[in-house]
Amino acid sequence: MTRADYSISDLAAEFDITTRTIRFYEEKGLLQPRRSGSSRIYTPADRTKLKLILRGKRLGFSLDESRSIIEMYDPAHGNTDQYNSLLAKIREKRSQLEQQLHDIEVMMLELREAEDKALEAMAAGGKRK
Amino acid sequence: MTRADYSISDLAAEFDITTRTIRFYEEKGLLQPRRSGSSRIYTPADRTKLKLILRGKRLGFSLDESRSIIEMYDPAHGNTDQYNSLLAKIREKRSQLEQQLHDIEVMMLELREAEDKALEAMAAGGKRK
DNA sequence: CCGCATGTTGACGTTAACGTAAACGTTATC
DNA sequence: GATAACGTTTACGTTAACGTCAACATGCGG
Repeated sequence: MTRADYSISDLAAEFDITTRTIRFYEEKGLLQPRRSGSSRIYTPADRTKLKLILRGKRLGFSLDESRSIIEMYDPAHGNTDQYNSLLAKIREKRSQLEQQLHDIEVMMLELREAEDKALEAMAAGGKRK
Repeated sequence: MTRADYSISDLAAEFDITTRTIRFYEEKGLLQPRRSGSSRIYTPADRTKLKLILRGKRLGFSLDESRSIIEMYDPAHGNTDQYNSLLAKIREKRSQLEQQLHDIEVMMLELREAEDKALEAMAAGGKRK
């Protein structure tokens, strides 16, 4: 079991983000660390939330959307509407990803063709010389 | 063979973007349509460039990066450095996509678990009543 | 007590990719 | 010749997600 708490710079270092970023997430209501005096103290649960935010970010979700995602993990949430709309967003992401994968495949093929053409052109140029 | 030229609103309608967007791409040097008087006229080649820009956008490339991509299709480009750096970017995108796909899979699994828990909780609540 | 690391709260700055609006010209059509 | 429909330029506005100060407090080893 993860027991220790974290300072803001602990988390910043671990996830390679700035402390400003972490405070920003708090401003936006995504994190609510407790305080020791004025200093922020993060529990393992807070750390998990942060991970969720960053994963959402990788997937192109906005912070608002990540907030929804986090709420889904909260036991006290039986909000079916929220759940369905989130699921819809995830499915949309999924189809976007499929489109993107296709785009990438095509792009690499095309680039290879462009490369071939360039090589041909260079070879022809050589002959002409 | 595609023969006809296009007006700015033709393209805007076809790709579901605004004319402002198309002009913006021109401002940024990604398109250079010829003019008829002051009006812009787009060739099929221009249209293809636009498609490349939008595909790049889907993949998360910046306009600057899309510009590089477009240049790769220009026969007059034997710039190996440019090619290599672009290829590197594409490979990075590819690994990002793989990461994202993984993230999505995990996320959907987790959500299903969250759903199950919620259902359990509701069932338990029902019994207690 | 000094200096340094680490923390805090504002508050303003930044960037990309357009949106929005004003003010105007051109063409077609009724 | 009035009215759309479509085009133009110029210029300021917008949004998200932080960056970048400044100015200050706090704890601690030496």
